[in-house]
Amino acid sequence: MEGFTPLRPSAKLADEVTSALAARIASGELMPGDRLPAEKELGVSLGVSRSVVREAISRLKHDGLVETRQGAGAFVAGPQSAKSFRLQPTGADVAPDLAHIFELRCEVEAGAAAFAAERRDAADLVQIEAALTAIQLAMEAGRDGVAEDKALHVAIAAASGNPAFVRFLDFLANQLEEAIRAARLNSLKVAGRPMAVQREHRRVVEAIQAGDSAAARTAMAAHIRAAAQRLGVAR
Amino acid sequence: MEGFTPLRPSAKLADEVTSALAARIASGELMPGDRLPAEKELGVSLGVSRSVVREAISRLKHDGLVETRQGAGAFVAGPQSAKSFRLQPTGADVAPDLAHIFELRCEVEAGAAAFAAERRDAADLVQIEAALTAIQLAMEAGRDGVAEDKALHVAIAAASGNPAFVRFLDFLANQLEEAIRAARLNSLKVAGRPMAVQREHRRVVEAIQAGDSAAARTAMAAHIRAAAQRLGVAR
DNA sequence: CTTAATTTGTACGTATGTATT
DNA sequence: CAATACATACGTACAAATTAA
Repeated sequence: MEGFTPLRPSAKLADEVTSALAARIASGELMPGDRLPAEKELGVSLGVSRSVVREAISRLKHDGLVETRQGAGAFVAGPQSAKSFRLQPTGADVAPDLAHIFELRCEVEAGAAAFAAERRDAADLVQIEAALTAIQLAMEAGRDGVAEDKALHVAIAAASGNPAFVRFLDFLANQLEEAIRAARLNSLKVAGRPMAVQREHRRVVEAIQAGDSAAARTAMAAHIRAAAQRLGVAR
Repeated sequence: MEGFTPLRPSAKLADEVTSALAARIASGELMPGDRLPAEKELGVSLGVSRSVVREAISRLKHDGLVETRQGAGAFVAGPQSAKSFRLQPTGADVAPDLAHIFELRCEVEAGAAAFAAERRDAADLVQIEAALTAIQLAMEAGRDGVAEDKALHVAIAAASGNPAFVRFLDFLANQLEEAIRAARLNSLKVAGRPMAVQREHRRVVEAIQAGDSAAARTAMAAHIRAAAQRLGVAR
């Protein structure tokens, strides 16, 4: 018989429509400048109400993928007007490659450490030192210390004096955790060799304390690469 | 006289509501786990219909800022569930600092060049060389060559073998152009000293051709920093 | 220039499934 | 179990803007 695909109840209709439209744009089926079908028309062709279509288009508009003009219609926007960055684009079905994310993170994290070595002030150094000892205490207490590890990286990024580093690294770290969970890897960042991890941390912090930008960069890059290898996602 | 703000007709209601809610979340007025007012309630308190509120919440949900449970309500999500990265967060009113964006771009672009030097294949080298000569031709023809310049950077990023670099650098470049336009700077990237720019390009390309990862990194970093200085947005 | 048709923007009403009390 | 609150979804209606006749 078949004949019905009443839409998985778990996935909301607006999500489905958003993905469908985004996929059509990403695939090139809809080119920049093209007009989308009218909301009413999209509704009947997809079998959903106009409200659902409006929510989906509203999301795409917010991401800069489409632009709407009242009375005229909705148009595919050029790639230069994207307002948000996603590691997994909306319409995509494949998960992003963990190794690729790690490489991106490695560059940014190393850069943040280098800037931190140049610009850190007394308050930054206090924060960094405190985070380092917090990891030590967590390890000695038998806990995994992932929260403390995260705090150290945040403190270093903050010492760079560039909030864009802080926000982007936070975003990347969260996406990484999500992807690691999805891949069912051992999520404990410091699992296996907590001593080695802490040694890497100390090298980074010492370089920042010494104001050695180049050393901070290489030490942090080595740390991130080692983390990727511990997870088995290195190149 | 002033006295009236009957909603700017240019700004759509859904945009306003989205910004208002995002600002409340960013400011900490709404903490993770907090429940948002009911849609109906938000509608009356903001003076808009429930459809508008739904569109706004739908956007925030898509960005991972809130999560909704049917029958329960809409809740502020933790910062770890963000699904998109924006240089200018939704509720923010201040434009991001150009120097900060340039620093972030510098790190990623330099990293992409370094990976390109390690991994480029024959096809990549052809693309890169073609882009370099295209810039030369554009300059000799008296055109600004910004499109050709962009193509070179895309080719280098693609040669890195990491699509995350390509997509993020594309995002950053577009955001940078947008911010430069908004700041009313001279948007011509190669304005002033096209010869110097091309010399910088050639150094990067030669390092990639030679497979010298470290040289490609430093050359690209110098190029981006010089570009920032030409715009007068360096530190 | 005026008129009419189309389309988005906004508002409101209703029904249903779900969660909480 | 029952009642209430809420998100989800659909439908209708009108205003505002655009476009074409």
